[in-house]
Amino acid sequence: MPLTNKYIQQRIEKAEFLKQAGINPYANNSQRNTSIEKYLNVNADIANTESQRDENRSYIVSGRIKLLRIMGKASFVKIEDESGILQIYVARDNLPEGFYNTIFKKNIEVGDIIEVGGYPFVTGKGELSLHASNLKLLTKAIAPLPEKFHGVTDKEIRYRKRYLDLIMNAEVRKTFQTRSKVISLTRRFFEDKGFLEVETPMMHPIAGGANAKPFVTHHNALSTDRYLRIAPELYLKRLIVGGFEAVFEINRNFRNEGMDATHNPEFTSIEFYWAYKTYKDLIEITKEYFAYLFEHLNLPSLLPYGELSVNFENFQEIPLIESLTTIGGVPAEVAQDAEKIYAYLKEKAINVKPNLNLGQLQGELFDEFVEEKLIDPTFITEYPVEISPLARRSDENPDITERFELFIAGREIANAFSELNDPVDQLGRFEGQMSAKDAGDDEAHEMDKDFVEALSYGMAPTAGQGIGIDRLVMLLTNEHSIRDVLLFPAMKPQNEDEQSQKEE
RNA sequence: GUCUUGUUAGCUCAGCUGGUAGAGCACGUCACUUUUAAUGAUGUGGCCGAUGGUUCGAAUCCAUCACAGGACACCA
Repeated sequence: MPLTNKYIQQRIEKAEFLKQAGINPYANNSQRNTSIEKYLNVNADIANTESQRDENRSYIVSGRIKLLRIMGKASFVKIEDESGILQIYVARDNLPEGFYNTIFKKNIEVGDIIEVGGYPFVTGKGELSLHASNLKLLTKAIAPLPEKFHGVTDKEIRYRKRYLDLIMNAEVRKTFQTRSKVISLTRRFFEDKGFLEVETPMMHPIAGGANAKPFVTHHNALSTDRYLRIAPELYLKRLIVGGFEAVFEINRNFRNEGMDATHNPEFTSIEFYWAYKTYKDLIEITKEYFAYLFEHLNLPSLLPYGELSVNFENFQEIPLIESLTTIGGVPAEVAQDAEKIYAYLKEKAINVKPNLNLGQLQGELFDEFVEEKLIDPTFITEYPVEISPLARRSDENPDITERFELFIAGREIANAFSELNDPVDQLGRFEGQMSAKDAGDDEAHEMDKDFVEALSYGMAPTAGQGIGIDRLVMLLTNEHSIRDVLLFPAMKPQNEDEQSQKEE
């Protein structure tokens, strides 16, 4: 079915012609000795010389042809490698006899990957170029590239055929280079602080550590179902029980839920756990982490994000209840009373599930009235215990937990707390979640008896945090869809099988 | 899941209130030894997302479906 397009047929014929002429259209004897970026840097001085060229220098560069201008006996070719774009000047009389007319002009075209040797010179229009003395085809592209000026803009094509997007859009490559740096810097930051990177299971017997619907798979040998992990939390805390004092894991989580601009079914997070520390220490290390990223990524502390401007020198800290009134405008007496909250929400024409407890309702108020207003980095602290089943209670007030979530540009970026290490309290919280589940909350946390048992051996006082890497990268690259920071975002399969429909 | 917009040549897009398709780029042929989205001439290229319906006649109107974008819901 593929390769039937007439343009492709035409190019296959060219590849055949080249084979007949003794030229391998898929050669692998590359002699490249410099990247385009290095070539341009090393030869920048040519522009200051009188002759505007240096025939004693010689370089071999390789890349994909992006533009081709044939002008009779000479041509200009723009080739691109990972590092940049370079203009090549190809003249008939500088190449072997017959090569220019029969091979180059007729059988090498935009999209092909070529290798060119020659010397640096500056054109009349002032562009540092390479004067070709030999040219070799490395890879024949039989599919034509999208249009040179507009490129591909269709999002469906860009996501489904990311390779085309990457060929055509250099700034997309830049985004993913930044993503790679963020992950690398994150790893280095925590390693330098003495954290140990670990790998915990991706397939869990119990989907724990968060409230979310899991993907289910089946293990044949054990004839048992497994859940793709929704969070690594409970395994990482078992490691703290085991005596590791600072661990982190950067990896994928999977949640079987809706997809939108900030949700993909598989997403990357870092979770780290730090013994003998509290959530207060996490606030400090988080600020330090951001400063580290900004320094190494060369980002301005007043970071533009769409229409917004986020000030990373203005970290705020505010308890959740307080934020409801000071930021959300909810009257103080309403925020502390379940019935009044229900009445308030109804008045604002906001529908919520019935029979929610006070903590859950305060969470609803926060989501409705506060979250999107948090532009500069803000630590929202003191979460209600009902919506924090794995967090330690405050010593001063047992209804709230020693927890924060970090919001930036109206979006949750991190979730952190002093860990609950009282096994009896943890068992009680799980039981509370179980009764919520029985009452119809299908996203309540699962009971994990093995985890309670682990805690029963004693987990040192510990603080732990999770940071959504995808959303963080979105923020740092000024992208507004998670799909633009994932190389291969989740897409529905296309059913182009007209056959199966006709077969009936 | 709901609402909404889109799907026309390889790509980017036109195509009014129905009369079986257009442009630019790309591609073919020709000219051109310093171009910058090169230029000039000329030509090829389409089951108008799929299936039904209305109509003498459908890219166009209607319905259903598929995929995608956006918004909302869900995701504590």
